[in-house]
Amino acid sequence: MSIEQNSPIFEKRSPVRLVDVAKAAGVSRWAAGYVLNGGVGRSRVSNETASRIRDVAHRLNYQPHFAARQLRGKRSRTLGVLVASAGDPLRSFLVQYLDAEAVKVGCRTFMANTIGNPSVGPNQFDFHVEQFARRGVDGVLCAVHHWFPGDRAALLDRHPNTVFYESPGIPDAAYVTVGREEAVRIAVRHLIERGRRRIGLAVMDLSHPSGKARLRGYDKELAAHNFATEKRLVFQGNSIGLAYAKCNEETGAWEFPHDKMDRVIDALVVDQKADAIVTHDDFWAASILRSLRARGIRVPEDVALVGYLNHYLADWIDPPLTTVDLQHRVAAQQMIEMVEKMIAGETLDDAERVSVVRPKLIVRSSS
Amino acid sequence: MSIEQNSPIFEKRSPVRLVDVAKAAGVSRWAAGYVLNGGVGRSRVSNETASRIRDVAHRLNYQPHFAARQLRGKRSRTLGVLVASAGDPLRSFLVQYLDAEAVKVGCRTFMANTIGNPSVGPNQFDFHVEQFARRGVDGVLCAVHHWFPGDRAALLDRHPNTVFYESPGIPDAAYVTVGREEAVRIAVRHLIERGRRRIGLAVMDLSHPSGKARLRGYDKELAAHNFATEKRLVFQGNSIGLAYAKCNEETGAWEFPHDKMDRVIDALVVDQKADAIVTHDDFWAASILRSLRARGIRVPEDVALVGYLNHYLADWIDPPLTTVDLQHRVAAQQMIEMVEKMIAGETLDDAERVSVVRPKLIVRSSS
DNA sequence: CTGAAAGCGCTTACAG
DNA sequence: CTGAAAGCGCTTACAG
Repeated sequence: MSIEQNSPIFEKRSPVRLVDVAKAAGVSRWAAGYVLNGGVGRSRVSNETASRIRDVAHRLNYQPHFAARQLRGKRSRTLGVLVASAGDPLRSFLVQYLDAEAVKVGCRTFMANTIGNPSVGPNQFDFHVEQFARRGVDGVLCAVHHWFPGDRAALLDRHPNTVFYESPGIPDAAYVTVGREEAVRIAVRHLIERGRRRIGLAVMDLSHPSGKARLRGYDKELAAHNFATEKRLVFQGNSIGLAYAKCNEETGAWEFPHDKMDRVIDALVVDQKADAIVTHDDFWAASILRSLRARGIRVPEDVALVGYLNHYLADWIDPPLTTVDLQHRVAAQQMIEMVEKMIAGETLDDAERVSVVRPKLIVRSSS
Repeated sequence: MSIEQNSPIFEKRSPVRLVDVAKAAGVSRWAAGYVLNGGVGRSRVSNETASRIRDVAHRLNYQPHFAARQLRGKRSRTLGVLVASAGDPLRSFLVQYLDAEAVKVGCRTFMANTIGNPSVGPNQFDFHVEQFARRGVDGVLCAVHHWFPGDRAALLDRHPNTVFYESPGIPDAAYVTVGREEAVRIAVRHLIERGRRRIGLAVMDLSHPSGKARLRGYDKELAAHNFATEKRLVFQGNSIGLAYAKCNEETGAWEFPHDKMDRVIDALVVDQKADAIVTHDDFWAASILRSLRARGIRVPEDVALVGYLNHYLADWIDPPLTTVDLQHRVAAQQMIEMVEKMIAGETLDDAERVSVVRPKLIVRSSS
């Protein structure tokens, strides 16, 4: 509260109001508002008058006052975007595309980082949910990783027009997700086509739905090629105490257990003679790549690697990484489309509530 | 304009108004506003009454309507952030920190990407400048790379409370920049301390002020150690037709001329026997590293490399990269501090108008 | 402290 | 089409 105390009166905006345009054009305020804001009903303004009004508005550089519109009951044309950390390698482009798509439908986004800003108190997620209410956002896009805290149900309660990136695990919630089953299938298919015969899968957590979907894709694609599936070719990160990446709130650095990636190589390459690994994401792949080189194991000659995400990192490591692109731009388009429908008052049926984006294989040199 | 047509009446916000709180607390609207918004002048509300009002507000979950405040002449408590591309490796964390610092002073940021969204027309920079005016932002933070278009002078004219990241080359403009001279000095000093004797400098453009500052740092630090400076140890990217990174607007990929990095190695390592290179940024370093490996030249044994930026990429390449951290969090703090001063109506003198952030060397394995 | 009032810029229903 | 009016939620100056 104290932060809002004693804020001075503040007036910097352009002084041109609708009434100024009306006067300058020699028409009524109603007529000016009608042509500039697209009045309802059939036009009762002649084309000549309308274009004169538009000319005057342009000449005076009239900019409608959004706060006044909002106060009168119109949409604020703002959307809240919740994300663990907007600079986050896993999310920064999704966030950018969400904004670009929002701009296309005449909206702006309010960014809200739910980690890395201890100044707003312990529960940054809830803090931003309330802030969004103060600002009167039309809807919310939530792209916070599932392993970060935040009361998603309360968010949905406060802002019914919310679309999630990845399932929040709440019945009836609207969300866009990536087809993980297909992601692994196209990776495995590609590796088989390249002649690999012992393909390993290294993921973080097989108990989470996203991990289960990956395993399903792995099993199905191997079966489709009449390959036997061996449990020992599946490596589960959390079984050796791996946890999802967290940001060190003091240094701002993302911590990654590079040393533990050796365990993946021990389990899959040394013990099981894997000649390919479908990895949890590009970061796992990059780290595994480094450990393989340190042991004198060549990529892709001895072991092929496929990542997941298609972060630009993939093009900078050596060799450049074959990976599955998550199609963030498509996901952003669909999230905006869904939230706009909800704002317009449409009720989404079950088929419209969930959208699965098809991932795409990007072949580089690691496979 | 057409995008704003026929927008329906829209009311989703919490129905609790200031007057509701006042009624529930049994006080006047004035008293409620006074304690909740920090009234001016000495308190004429008893402590007991004040805490009762606050309790009621909290119980009813009262959220002030920012649009109404703004309409009445208060600050909107929003800041516009202009950036070429928010997901951009060179800027994503700066953007995140700007938002975090804005939140600390009770503001929110509006993101605006000036590239990658052809839907808003050819001049996305100007488009967003006008959009910011409609929204009534209190100030603008401009972090668009200097090689991207945009009328900075018009921005400053429309939004006098603007702070730039990097000098816009406009007299009296307020900006925060990184001490590039010092950045190169600490890199060179470190390499000399590690026993390097032929230290090369590879930068994009020596005609731009930022390039000149780097060269100055290079010359000065070598001179401080009684090293001769040789022009041939300085490589200038634009001399071989290198250009600043651009984003392919269709694919969204950032294009980098990996193949041309061989020219750096030819010029500095092969011809001039350099045993160390201070590189333009982490991306140059990563690409040079890859080319060196392909030629069988070892890093750091044969050639040491130092980057510039401390992107998280630096920790993922092999070997991890020694680099100069740009201290984005510090830069963001100072940008917010400056813009807040301007908003408060303070006039900044010349010393306050420009802030030079001290970079910091991060030593990893490439040197 | 209270109470009644004005006004920010807009949208909209209403009578002509 | 015009013109006069109400009202969104807030802040603030004013008379008590």
